[in-house]
Amino acid sequence: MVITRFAPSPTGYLHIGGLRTALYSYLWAKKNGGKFLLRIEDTDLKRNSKEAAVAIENAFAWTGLSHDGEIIYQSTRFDLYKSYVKKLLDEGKAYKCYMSRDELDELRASQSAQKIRPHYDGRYRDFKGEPPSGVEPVIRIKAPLDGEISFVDGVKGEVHFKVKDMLDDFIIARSDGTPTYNFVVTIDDALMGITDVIRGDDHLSNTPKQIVIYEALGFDIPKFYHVPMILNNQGKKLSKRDGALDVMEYKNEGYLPEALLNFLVRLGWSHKDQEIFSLDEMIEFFNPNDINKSASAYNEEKLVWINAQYIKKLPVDRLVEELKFFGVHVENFSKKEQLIDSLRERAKTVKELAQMVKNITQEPKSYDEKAYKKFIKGDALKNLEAFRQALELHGKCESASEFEVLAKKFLEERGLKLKDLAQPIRIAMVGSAVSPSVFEVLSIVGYNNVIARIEKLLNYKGKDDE
RNA sequence: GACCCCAUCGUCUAGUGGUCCAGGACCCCGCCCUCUCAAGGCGGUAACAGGGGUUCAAAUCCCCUUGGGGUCGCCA
Repeated sequence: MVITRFAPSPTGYLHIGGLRTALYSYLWAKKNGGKFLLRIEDTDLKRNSKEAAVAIENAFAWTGLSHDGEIIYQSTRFDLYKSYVKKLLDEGKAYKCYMSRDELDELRASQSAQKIRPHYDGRYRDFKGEPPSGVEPVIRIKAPLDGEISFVDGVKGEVHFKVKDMLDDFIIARSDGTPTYNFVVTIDDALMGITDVIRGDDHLSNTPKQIVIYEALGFDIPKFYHVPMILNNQGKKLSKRDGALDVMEYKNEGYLPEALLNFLVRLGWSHKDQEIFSLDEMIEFFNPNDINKSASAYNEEKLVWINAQYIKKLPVDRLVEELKFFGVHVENFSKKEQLIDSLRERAKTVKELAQMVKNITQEPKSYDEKAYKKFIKGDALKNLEAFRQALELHGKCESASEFEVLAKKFLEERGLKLKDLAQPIRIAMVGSAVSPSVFEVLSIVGYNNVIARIEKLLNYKGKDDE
């Protein structure tokens, strides 16, 4: 059984980097018929907030990556962690250290001055005397004094750390009694039965510390996969300037969750030349051993392209559903299929699609000035008027092809080209020179509205109206 | 500074010693299609960081250099 987890700390929103490691963890669990668990790492009472935890859970829900079982909140498990601190204390594997913060700072400063790695010097490790009064001790774990800690990372391969330059007797419980990160992570991963830890490689150097804890507590050590960071196009750490960091911003910008996931899965992982993956395909092909060792750069253009691919393929009803978020309701619109299908080819985001839908379903409030100037001149209005009459004479048209037959006949009789009529009609229908095929638009707008919109344009007094 | 990780087109990547004067995708450019804008089709520009080895043969293995990144908290 493979059990993976995603364990964000609620200091803000869900970050896309976090989403990617969550996705990898999810895929690996599902591929193996295992479980994917969610744990909120809120041990730092000062910095964590309930709102942030909720925001993360909401963002997570939006992506559709469902977790198994209940969410575990570390803040509710302090007693548990304390019992393990006590266990190590009782077994002599951890000890109280009465060094004050000032003393620690001083030690670190002098070590830095000597150009050696700042580290705790173990002065209370074997302390037997009377503790200084007025100092609440921290609890430190007895780390190995020498040798090497190594493990096989599923992404990086064999990784070795020399105890001398990596470890010291690090703190597992603060002077206020609360446990520290590495300690609770280890305990929870062990108790939750996590078999495969997939996380960002900024945690690589935490791993030897956690191994020390696993061993002190007699827990099995899981497999580790440290996935490289996501950088910006300049190869620097991703920041707000480079695009959205908050997963929910992608929703606001009109990205589909499956497109975001597809984009993220390809950042650092690939399967042959395939670019588009359904969730099922990801599950089928994904293996964390295939994750690239090197960092990859965030590339918004590719995301946009992937999103557009999804918009082209998604069922109409699904898009109709997504449009609601942008205040566009076409669920009862009789020609919604035709509407969506004619627009989806040109929309890169749901947000854009929403705007395009509005442009067609609502009568134009104004006319694009440039387009008006360029195309509403010469005989344009005269032709429009004549076309309106032809429409009225012909009577109701329904489909795009009916409109087309009518228009072609109209043009032929007058020796006009489609070009002469198409743009003015477009402007009358949507207010600009850009839209799907005019016949599609006419059909979608509907006979009565078509006439009304033509009349509206005919009555419009443009700035350069003659 | 110490330690660790990394290095193929601008970007995401394929490539696990010969099939690679390096393949796909995004972007960009050109052409086609065309009632506009897209989409689509076709084509094009563009990379093995540098230097040493090993080998009959290296993008692929080893070493060094350079360049990037990460970590060194009573944060997570």
